[in-house]
Amino acid sequence: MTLTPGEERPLGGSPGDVLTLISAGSATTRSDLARLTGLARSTISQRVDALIECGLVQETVTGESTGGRPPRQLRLHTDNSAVAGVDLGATHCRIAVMDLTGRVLASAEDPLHVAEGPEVVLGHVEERVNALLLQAGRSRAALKAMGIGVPGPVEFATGRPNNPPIMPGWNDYPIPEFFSGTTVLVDNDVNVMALGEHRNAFPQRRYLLFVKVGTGIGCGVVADGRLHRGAQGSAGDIGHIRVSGHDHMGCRCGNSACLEAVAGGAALARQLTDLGFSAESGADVVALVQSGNTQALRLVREAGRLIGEVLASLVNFFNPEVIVIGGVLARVHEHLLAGIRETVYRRSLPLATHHLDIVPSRVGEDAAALGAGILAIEHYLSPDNINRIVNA
Amino acid sequence: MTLTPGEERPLGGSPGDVLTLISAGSATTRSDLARLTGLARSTISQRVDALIECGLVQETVTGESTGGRPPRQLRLHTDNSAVAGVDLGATHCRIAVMDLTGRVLASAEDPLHVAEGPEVVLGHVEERVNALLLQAGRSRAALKAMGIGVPGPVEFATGRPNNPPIMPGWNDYPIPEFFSGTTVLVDNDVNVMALGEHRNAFPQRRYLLFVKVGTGIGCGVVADGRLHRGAQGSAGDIGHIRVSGHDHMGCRCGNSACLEAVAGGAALARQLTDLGFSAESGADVVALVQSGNTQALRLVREAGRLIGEVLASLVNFFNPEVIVIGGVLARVHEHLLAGIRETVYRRSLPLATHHLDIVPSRVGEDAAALGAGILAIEHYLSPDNINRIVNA
DNA sequence: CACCTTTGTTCGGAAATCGACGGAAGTCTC
DNA sequence: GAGACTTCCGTCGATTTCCGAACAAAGGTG
Repeated sequence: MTLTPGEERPLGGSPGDVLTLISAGSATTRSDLARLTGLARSTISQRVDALIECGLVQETVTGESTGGRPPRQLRLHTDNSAVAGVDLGATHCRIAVMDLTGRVLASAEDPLHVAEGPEVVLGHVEERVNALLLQAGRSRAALKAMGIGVPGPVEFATGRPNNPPIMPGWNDYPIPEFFSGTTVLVDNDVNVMALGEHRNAFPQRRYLLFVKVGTGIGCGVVADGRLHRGAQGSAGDIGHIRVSGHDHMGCRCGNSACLEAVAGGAALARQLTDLGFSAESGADVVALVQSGNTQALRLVREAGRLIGEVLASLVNFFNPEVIVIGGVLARVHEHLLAGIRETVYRRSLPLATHHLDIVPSRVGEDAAALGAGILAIEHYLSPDNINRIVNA
Repeated sequence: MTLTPGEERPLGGSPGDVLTLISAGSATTRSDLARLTGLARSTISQRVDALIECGLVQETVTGESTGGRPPRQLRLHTDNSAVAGVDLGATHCRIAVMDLTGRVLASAEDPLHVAEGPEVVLGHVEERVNALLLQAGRSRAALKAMGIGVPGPVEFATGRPNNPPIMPGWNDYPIPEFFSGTTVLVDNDVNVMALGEHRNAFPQRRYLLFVKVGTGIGCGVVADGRLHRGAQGSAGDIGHIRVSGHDHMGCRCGNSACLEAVAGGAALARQLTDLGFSAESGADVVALVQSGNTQALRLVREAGRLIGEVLASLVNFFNPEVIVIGGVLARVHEHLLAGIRETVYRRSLPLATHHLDIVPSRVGEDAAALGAGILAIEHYLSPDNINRIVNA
């Protein structure tokens, strides 16, 4: 037997596995499920009945006939449940209440300073989530899980920030415990953005890098369809990778020539200020570029080249299929991407770049909140969790 | 319910899962298995009987009593099976015939030029494997699978080399088909070295980088305990990452300042030749260092710094727990590692380096052959494959 | 030696699953 | 448009799988 290794493990037949097939859209009828799982049709019927009983699956219209009795379509029951995705930034809070398919039912954005500390911020989140649930017509009990993206490193397993530089008062704070009674997942904001971008725009790709170019520069890593967090959860922290030829540029981390110290939004704003223009943030840089300022344009393109230099290394090392560029600076992606593409395609190996796409964010500003919600959805819908629910 | 996400999926109770527990050493008795799987003792007995029936498990001595009837010890049946691990280098071929625990039963090393093409080389492998099986006292039928590491990129799923630069005549050659009747897995040599190093020396670590510093420089990536191959199977190709300040050094890839063009064994030999010393290969460089040549020593240490510069980036990006340095140049690791450590600990983020170990290879020259054998073992012992065997 | 603990097997019953059957609900053919 | 055909889905007995209680085995303990 000469077999092909790496083949996908055939799915089991547990209720959770069945629901996974339904929610992924791989199967919409009982026959589909029987074919995909290898279980008898009668067994599938029983599984589906149990899932309907638990309010997890809904029978909708009867579908199109293919020459016989038309199948009854199955789908996730989405009327009696919801999740919340929370995007905490340095100075804003964006929340989306979504159904289990990832559709946004209600959302809100507020200015909110993460520096005010966990109690204030999370209290605000709690309040806002409740209001959005009301607005979405869902009870508090319908909230199955909650995902939160925070602007700093987190120990994912416990939901505790790990020495976050811009979150004073949050170090080691057990965020999930604030929301007792609700399952809460906490991750780095760039990670959830990568997840949001992957699931919404590139679900069929297995290896994706999401690069956020904002005040700083970070990267979310999707490997084999799942988030790669690394040993300490600090994977993707590319802002302090050294770029060549800028040893005179100091960085707040104490080193010099860090990528974000020369190509981050804050760094570009500072350079423009030095040139006599008024810019304090990445958004100001974008505004200058959009107003036709050639110096700003030149700096953004050069930043693209520097980011591209780092990404070229990572392409050789990681061999992704897609690189998505997001963050404030992606608003002028035509200029940023030109520099990035130019450098990556020149400095990376042909085998790695041949099928590589480098594209601007397709999801945009909601990527983090959506990704946080998806984190919650995928946890709630995981086969193990569903099996627990069905057996109970 | 405030739960901890990321918890390990509880093992199922299929015969394959049971065997996994036994072969991993997690369980040595039927009681252990019952406790770990949650299955009834009677069911476990039945599973074990089936596995013994198939010749996969062996009952050995009765163990120590803990106050009651002493348990009968179970272990993998290793007398009737074998795998082969093949390490194909540019000019050598190393083969190990191993039992299913990874113990080497017989091994051999020959000079063999991979450039002679697939038929010659694989014919030699076939012959050698048969001889080693004889030497190990195993029949040809006992060979359950074979792993091969080759010096170039491979499409793992099909076992075809993908435009390998130093394997003329091998491009797209379907290596597994040469050995009809035997399951053959083919991977890049650095990947199998990483696997060999991980399984033998660091089995409990989840994230590991293995850096091979030989003629060129490559890297094998273990993420979450499994090999990361990337989208095109070219992940870990770090030899052509740019290092700063060496733009005058051209590389065979067409770019300049590539890591291996300034810090690889061939590059160091060339630099020593330019300085008037006689060195053609990495091994010659090592010999010069060992003979006390200060220029060679200086170059090796500087190479370590350059490699460290690249690794510092990768540590920030990937966040590994261990970096293992192997390859010929690792024979003088005290000098190479000094340069690497110095740079990595200076240029990487504290969170990522705090629990990071940078160590020389513990497995040594056999890592590739052992890793290739482990590839074969893990494929053969995978739950799916075992379930197939038991059900047949 | 009587009694306890732990291990492993046997066996009857419970539970899950299968597969055959039949009804439902369409399309296709003449 | 009637009947044949196809596909879908539930029902129900048969079968397989799995469990748990009882029992046997093999040692320790006092």
